[in-house]
Amino acid sequence: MFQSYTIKDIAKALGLSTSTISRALSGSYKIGANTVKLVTEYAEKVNYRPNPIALSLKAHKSHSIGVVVCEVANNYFSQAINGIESVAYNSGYHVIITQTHESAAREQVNIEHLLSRHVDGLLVSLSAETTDVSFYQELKEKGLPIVFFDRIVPGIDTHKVYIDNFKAAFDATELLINNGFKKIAHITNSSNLLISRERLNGYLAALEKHQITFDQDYLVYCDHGGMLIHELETAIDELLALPNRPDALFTTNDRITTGCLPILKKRGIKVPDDMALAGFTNSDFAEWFAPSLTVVRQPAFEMGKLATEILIKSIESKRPIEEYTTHQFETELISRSSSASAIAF
Amino acid sequence: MFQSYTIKDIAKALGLSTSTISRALSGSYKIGANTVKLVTEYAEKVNYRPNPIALSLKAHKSHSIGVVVCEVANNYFSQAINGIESVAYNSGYHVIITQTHESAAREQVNIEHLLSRHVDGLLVSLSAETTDVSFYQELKEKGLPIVFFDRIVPGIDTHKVYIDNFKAAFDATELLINNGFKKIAHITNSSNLLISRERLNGYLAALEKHQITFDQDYLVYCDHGGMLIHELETAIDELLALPNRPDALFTTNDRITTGCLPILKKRGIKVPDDMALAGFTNSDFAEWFAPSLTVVRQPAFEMGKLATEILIKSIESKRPIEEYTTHQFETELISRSSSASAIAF
DNA sequence: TAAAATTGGGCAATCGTTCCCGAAGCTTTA
DNA sequence: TAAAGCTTCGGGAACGATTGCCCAATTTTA
Repeated sequence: MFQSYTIKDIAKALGLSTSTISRALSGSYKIGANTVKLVTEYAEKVNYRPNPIALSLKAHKSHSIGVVVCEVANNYFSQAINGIESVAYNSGYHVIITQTHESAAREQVNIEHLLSRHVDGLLVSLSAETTDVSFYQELKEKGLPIVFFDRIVPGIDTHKVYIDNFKAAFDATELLINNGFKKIAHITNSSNLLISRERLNGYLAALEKHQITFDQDYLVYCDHGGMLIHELETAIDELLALPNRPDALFTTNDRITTGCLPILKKRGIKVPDDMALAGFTNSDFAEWFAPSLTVVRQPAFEMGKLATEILIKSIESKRPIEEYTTHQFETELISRSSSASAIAF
Repeated sequence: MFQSYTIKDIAKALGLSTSTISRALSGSYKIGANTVKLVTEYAEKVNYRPNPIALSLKAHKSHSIGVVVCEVANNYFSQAINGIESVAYNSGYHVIITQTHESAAREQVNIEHLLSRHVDGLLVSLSAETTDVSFYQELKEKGLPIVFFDRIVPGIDTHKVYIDNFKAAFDATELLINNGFKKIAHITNSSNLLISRERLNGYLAALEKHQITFDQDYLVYCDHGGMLIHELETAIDELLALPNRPDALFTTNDRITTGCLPILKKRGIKVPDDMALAGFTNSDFAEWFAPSLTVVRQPAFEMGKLATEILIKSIESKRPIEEYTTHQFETELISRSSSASAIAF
């Protein structure tokens, strides 16, 4: 098997005790300059590397953090995970990623698993199905650091990293309105999620500002966030079947936005002539779609980074944290062809 | 801090020794049925979970595997990593991902880092710059299990997971030829990489089969795999400046393929009318590009899965492995608009 | 009825590291 | 000159779990 030198090997080779080696290497204690030199040089020579497992055992830390997201095959989350990994890697933490696939039951199982792996903290974006968050509250009270990101929980007082969903949705909807669309439908995620409700409110507020009366038929739910392709197809078909068919679509998340285009094409609907499209997505290719997509883009990478920085700081803080931070990032609204004016002004 | 019950806590609470608890829980030893019941029920009650760190320390295993890729922000690698994670997660392994950004020096540093983390094995896809692979040979000889995937090393006898690059490139090139293109350029990655050379050979063989003489000017190298946007722009501009400008492009990897379209558009080149395009990419959105892209698609997820399965089997095998497996996956050639016929037949 | 076998469970070493407590040997001070 | 202080280092107990070895009590066997 692959074995490396331990502190004990060095002690034996140099005729010193393990404590001396440890201290000489850490430089934390009064050890003779000669001994320090001897030890460090020998350690260098044999390529000594402290065993992180032993360190963890002593320090009562696993040096791993658990991540809960709905799925990684999602532009937003894959970018966020990138940010998470980058910070964790540089701070010497493992990242254990779990996917809920929008199921509350799987979320529970995942938390169980992460706990059994003795994670030092949790980075959580709720599943669409989750309504009972009491176990997060319990974990928090037991002292487990938790940072919610993107899909946060309003009820639990802990760190939160997300965006101004109301404003982002408001602006995107208003862009469609300003481009001449009046019959704007909204495909949203489960109303369990705060972000769905906030985005819906932004949409409604934009309609109201421009004196467009809200049509209940124009609001369609994909309770699994569009993860099930069938679900999104049904949603779109419902809208298309409406006697007063909408002329624009505002979509609430990554899966739904990128999923719409193929479905509309399959139905022979031209974008944006028959149906305009604007929505949340972090796809790097939105510009190269046919037509290019009007999107709300979140700083996913930065959000993942910040959430992880906060979590690690929280883990490594001596005293239990009393003050919780909430950070809202700015989003970017990028106007492209899919929301081009329906009418010539 | 977040603390959970240990075997010692249970022993104290039940007035038994830690060995009894351990054996009662593992069921491996002669322990009275009553005691077993008592212990298991108590453990259940307090939600006891064995500390994986302590287990690792005893077993001399970190339960982590190191991954070396050029970058994760690449459709192929992100999908492969997905496969890696899924297998590792289910087998109780951590995955530590490192990126070389095509630099040989960073690859060395990454290996150093992974070694210092005491990984149990390595999953490697070479950087474009790497030529000296002697340290992999040394690690292998020291007993560290290594699986190469995608960008394999021909010289080292260990497990390998990749595709039939020659055939995939041959077929893609032939598709362009069959569609009426005769002046086919090839943008390739560094010739350090075996996969670049194999794909180049496939391209050349297809030309030869159809009696098209190879023009050296039509072969352009992006030595950093198109990771530097400037590099790819230069490559394309060189081709466009040619007196006898090519009418089709065959591209060797994910970054280069998806990078071409925006650059060509910026130069006012129409695809496929002015320049056809076919190349390797695993983008899920290739179909929705304008124009839709003709691609060679690799089973990235499955490749990641298989590589990890082989690695973990290798790690957990009692005896050092003598037999090394080499697995070549089938690729998929998907014909779309970007390679549509230049001439009406 | 005494010896042997079986059953049930404890002791202590081990993994690699840190860190509290001494313990020498030397120098300084009163 | 002896006590006190400083420097430099070692012993050994943790951390949480496993496991070989041993021991006591009970049951079986001769």
